[in-house]
Amino acid sequence: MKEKLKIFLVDDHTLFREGLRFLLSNSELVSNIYEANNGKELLKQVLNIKPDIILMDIEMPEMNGIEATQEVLKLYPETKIIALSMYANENYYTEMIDAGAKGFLLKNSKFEDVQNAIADVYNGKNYFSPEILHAIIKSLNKKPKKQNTDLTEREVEVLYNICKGFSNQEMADLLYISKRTVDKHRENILLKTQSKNTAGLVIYAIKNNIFEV
Amino acid sequence: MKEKLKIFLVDDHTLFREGLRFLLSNSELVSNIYEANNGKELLKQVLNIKPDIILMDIEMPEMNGIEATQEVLKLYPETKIIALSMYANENYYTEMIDAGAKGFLLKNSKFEDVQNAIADVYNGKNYFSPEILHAIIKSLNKKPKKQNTDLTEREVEVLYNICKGFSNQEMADLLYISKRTVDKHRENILLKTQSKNTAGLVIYAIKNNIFEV
DNA sequence: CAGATCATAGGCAATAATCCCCACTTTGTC
DNA sequence: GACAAAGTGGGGATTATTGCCTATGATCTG
Repeated sequence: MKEKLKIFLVDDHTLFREGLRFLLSNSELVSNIYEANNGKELLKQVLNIKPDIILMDIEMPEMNGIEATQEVLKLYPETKIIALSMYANENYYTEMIDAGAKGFLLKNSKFEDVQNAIADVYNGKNYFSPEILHAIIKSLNKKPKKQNTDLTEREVEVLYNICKGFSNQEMADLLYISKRTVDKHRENILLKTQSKNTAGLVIYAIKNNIFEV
Repeated sequence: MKEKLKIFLVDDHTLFREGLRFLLSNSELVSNIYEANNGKELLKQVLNIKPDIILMDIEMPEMNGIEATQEVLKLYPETKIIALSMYANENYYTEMIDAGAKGFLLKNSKFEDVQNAIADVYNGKNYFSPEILHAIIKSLNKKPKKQNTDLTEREVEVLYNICKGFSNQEMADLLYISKRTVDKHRENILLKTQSKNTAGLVIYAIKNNIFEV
């Protein structure tokens, strides 16, 4: 690990920023600390400063943390960005992760967690607060993953090929059966899945893990 | 924290089990250690023993760790189950999480991690090996969330309604335009999205976040 | 072995989608 | 004002799908 890191704080709450600056200035990990009020301010400075780590608030005026993360990583992809949020809101952390953040801390974390996050993320790992982790696991959990269909094997096969975009004639050629048989299967699938047309079939197949998007 | 925990090891590899038993027997966390070869053996004993923690292998003969986890939690929901797997396979951990496991360790973990996992999970937290965490984050990441379409507003609207299962005539009535216009839009959408039929359109819409399943 | 389910397949008809052609209006931009 | 793009709409034809009728052989189950 490089001795000392350049840390950039981006948060519109001055008092919070000052407090964190003080804590970080006493940390052995940190050499320089820079600050910005919002995403726009950060973007103006990031290429001159080339910070190792950015601690980024999400809710900010002018440019929020999600946009700022995307833009910063376009300009300077080497930066590691850790999100700092008041809330373990699912949209926040999924969007921050999509945007390229490597860590996610809640503002009620202990400073020790902040230091751990900085060290981990600087070393290429991810760091997420236990609360965030818990929320992520819960959201993984809520996908039912049911394959709760009373479709027969052949029907599942036909449905899968419908999703792949084959017409009944093409499937008939593919499966070495008559087009009329495929017609029949399709009709039965429509009935069983209570769908009214192809669109409904595809949606059903995806929901029931017969087809992956 | 309760002084000492009852730990149940479920793994078909005797040598691995013996090694882990030895390590655990020297741990301050642990009072009693129980063992089983597979899920069926575990189920026979679990209600008599009422273990605090079960360390559960996934790939086992007779009854695998995923089924075993589901069954154990039906019988005795208080048990905390930690999965122990050779591989950070996505299906493994998602299914184990769905089944109700609270932690997931790889077999190449350090014993220290096992102890941390036991402590965390016993205290109601989740514990996942860094490798697993990494895989989970990556799988969150791989959803591109792009709305990168050159479809016009009206085309997006039509595509959305196709996914809802409306026919062109129904959409025409819905949008107060001619069926021929909807036909035209649909034709243009097929062209622009390079789809060959309705199934392709629905898949495209889902991939591009025009429609949610 | 009787009955159910599954996979097979055909007839026939109506509706829906796809693929060409065409044209007109509105809106915004250079 | 010329041009492009978006939204509108029609003619006409082909192909796909859906819906409802029938029926047969295979396999499984009580």
